Amino acid sequence: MPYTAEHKEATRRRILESARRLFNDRGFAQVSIDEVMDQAGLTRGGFYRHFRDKAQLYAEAVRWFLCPEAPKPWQDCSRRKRQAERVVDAYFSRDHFSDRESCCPLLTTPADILDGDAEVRSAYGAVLKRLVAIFEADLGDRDEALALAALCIGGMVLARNVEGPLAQAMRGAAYRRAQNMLKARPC
Amino acid sequence: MPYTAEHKEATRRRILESARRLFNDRGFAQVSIDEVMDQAGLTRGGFYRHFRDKAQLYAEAVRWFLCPEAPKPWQDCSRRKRQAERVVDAYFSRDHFSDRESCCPLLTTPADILDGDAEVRSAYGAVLKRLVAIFEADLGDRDEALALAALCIGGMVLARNVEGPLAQAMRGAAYRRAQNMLKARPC
DNA sequence: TGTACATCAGTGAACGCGCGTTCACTGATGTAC
DNA sequence: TGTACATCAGTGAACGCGCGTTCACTGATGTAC
Repeated sequence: MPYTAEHKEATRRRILESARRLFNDRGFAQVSIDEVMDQAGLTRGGFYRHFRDKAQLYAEAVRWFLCPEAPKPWQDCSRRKRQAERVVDAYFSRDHFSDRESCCPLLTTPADILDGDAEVRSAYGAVLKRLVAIFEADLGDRDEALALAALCIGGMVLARNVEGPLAQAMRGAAYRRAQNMLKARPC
Repeated sequence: MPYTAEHKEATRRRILESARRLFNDRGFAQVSIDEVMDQAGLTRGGFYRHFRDKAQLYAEAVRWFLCPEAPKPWQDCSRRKRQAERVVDAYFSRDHFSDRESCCPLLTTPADILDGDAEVRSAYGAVLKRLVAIFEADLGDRDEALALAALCIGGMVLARNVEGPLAQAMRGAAYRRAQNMLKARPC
């Protein structure tokens, strides 16, 4: 058994890490397997020793966001705020707005892939469920949690997809509305 | 001057109509010019007599939604409701949810194209501005109007992108929250 | 009114490119003896 | 400890396909005479 299992696992992780950054930044179709492998310091051909196909890679890259290793900016925020509040703050933050590599994958709305691959849809759904669960734990109301998620994602997606002052106005307005939804509930 | 200008214009409109339906349904990358021309009853080659390239076609297809001819379900609703209320009702309606051909183009989030083509970005922005203007006219508050747009689009996009009961829960929750935002303001 | 002509919408074959995937091969490394 | 071997991660060329775009051509139609 040449090459330890750890060696293979490490390579796989390198590919996944490279894919995650690229997919998050540019979306499914705009990233080629060549690029992913290149960023991982490998060549095209080896890819299929680690992943069945491109769609599987994409699905795993989305799910990566759920791993403990994924950067969760709101986790090292002040403990005085509720978690939902920290998430909202982080979600609408300027950093999260411009971070295209490690931002929430729900923001890169992979419109094209979603209709096709069941694995990808389910990965996407898992990330959304996690976000809603965090909100619900603090708000105590599932409906409000769902609406807050819609507001966060809608606001950020729109802000990113338009130009100029409208973008910042959208982000600010959605943020303030989200804060209001949190304040309406007792701490 | 063979073929009247009207003839050419009519053909162009047929191509645009075909493109609009297909792009709305499946997104930019998943639709080929072949398909568009086919649905318009023409063949591949003629396309470039009417449009510079595929991106221009896409941008025009998005802008089409702003035309008076575009179906605006909320326009023939009961006059007793405010316009913003009619828009919200129509936006979250089951029909709008499942209408993939003539729905609001903001819902098909063309993630892949947006970073590239300035013309496409600006068309997308124009549609958003229109929606926000409608809301603002009734709410009298730009911030609230922006947040409401984020809530509508976020809720619908998410509902469409996940499976099963979560989809309907999301649509319902966002809808109820949107209604609340409207009620909070005097009629 | 009829005919030659010019224009240009529309055709369909072909080009070129990118990219996902396959495949025969290489070579590093762990294991058996 | 040293050597032959088997495994399989990784390589890079090649395949095949889809699709945007180009191009030489056709033919319908309005205009000039």
